[in-house]
Amino acid sequence: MTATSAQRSRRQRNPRGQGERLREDIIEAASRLLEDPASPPLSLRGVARAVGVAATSVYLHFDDVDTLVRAVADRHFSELARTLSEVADGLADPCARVRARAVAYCEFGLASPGQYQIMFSRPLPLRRGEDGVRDQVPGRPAFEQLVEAVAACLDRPPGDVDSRLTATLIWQQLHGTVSLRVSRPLFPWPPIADAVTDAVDRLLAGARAADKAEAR
Amino acid sequence: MTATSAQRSRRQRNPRGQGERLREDIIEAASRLLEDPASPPLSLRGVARAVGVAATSVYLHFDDVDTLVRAVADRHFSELARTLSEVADGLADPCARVRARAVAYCEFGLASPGQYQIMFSRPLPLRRGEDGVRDQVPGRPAFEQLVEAVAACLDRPPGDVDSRLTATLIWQQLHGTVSLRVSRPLFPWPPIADAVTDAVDRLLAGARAADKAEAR
DNA sequence: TGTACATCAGTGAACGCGCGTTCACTGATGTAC
DNA sequence: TGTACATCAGTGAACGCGCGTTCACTGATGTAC
Repeated sequence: MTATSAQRSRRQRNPRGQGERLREDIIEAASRLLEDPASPPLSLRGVARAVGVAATSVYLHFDDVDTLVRAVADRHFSELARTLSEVADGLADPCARVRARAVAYCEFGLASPGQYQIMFSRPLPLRRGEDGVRDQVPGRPAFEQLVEAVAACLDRPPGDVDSRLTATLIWQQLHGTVSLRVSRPLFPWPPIADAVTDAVDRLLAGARAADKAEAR
Repeated sequence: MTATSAQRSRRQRNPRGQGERLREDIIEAASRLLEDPASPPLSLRGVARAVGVAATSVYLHFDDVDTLVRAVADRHFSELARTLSEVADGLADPCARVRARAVAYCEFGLASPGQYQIMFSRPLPLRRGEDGVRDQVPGRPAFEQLVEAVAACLDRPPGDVDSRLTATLIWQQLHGTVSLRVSRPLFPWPPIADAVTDAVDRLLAGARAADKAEAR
């Protein structure tokens, strides 16, 4: 009842010059509606209802529902990048940084499974003119940070090709870890932190082993 | 035009006693409609249109769209398990079997990206009374085969706990490999076979290393 | 050999619903003169 | 100091559409007697 009345309660109009606040409210509401990974597809009217605003008001800030979803994803990508930087910044050992980033990545995904799903849904609507501009592909900055962290852990120069490959394998591992746990909640998964650390260590060790074999 | 008329063309009624054929046709049409990972959510009317049958006819074989999606997923899980067994059966070396299964898994997923997505969508509608019956969770047989293959490769007894963990890590790697490539087609991915083999070898080697450390 | 009946494999019209999208409108607040 | 006008931040009614679901119906093919 409270929920219904809260949903229906008309929000009060923003003061002059503060029209952009509605944009934020819409993104927030949309994100909340997407929280559950099993939630039905986002609808413009549903979001408007959740915000407490007329359906047409969404058009004041978003061309369509895809643009809105994209804005939600962008927001969470920024948050992810920031979170990962924060956990890594507190550590001196470069390999500990890689491990900490990895665990935090999975925790982030599992804490917001619906939004995580959206971030990696296909196709994530691209912004105009963005096609082919690889660095602007959402999530790319976070990945490049991982590449650097792996290079540091492996004692390689930045931009090193093997570090990039290892970082790619690690990312695949993390993404698989999150999305399988979300889609198979009944499966007897091992504890998340241990499993992630273990996997990352194995992938890093593999890079070092290839190193040695080459040096021989 | 041909496509439209082909879609609209009424299919001819099955002969008496062959009513189950429509069921197969519906599953096939639904699977085809789900081929593209960016396809809109399946609708009962859309499937009926694709089959060339009245919308109500779908009810003759499926309670609702979820049951149908579940049937599509089941079909692809069976096919996956069969494919993986086939590629593994041709090989003598147990570790080569694990690698071959892994590569085939990814190729399967990338060849049917939309259906793969459905197989791991959340929630995959469960059959009645299935909750908690772990062995009936779709995809579980294929996973158990992987556990055995890993155990053989690592020279461990069947049911060994470390083999199970390593198989879990491998599965996560494979799932991440497939679904990231599907959702990020612009990313400069390394060649699939090499990357998968490399990752699997690293994860297997990690299990062996833990072994040695224990024996010491 | 005929015929009434049962079964099978669907059909087709109708319904109410939520959706995206359009259009003209509103009412408060600032600003030029 | 007043007032006409512009701008801002939205609203509300209306539309056509595809959807899931219901209901009674159809027409071919077997089968019992």
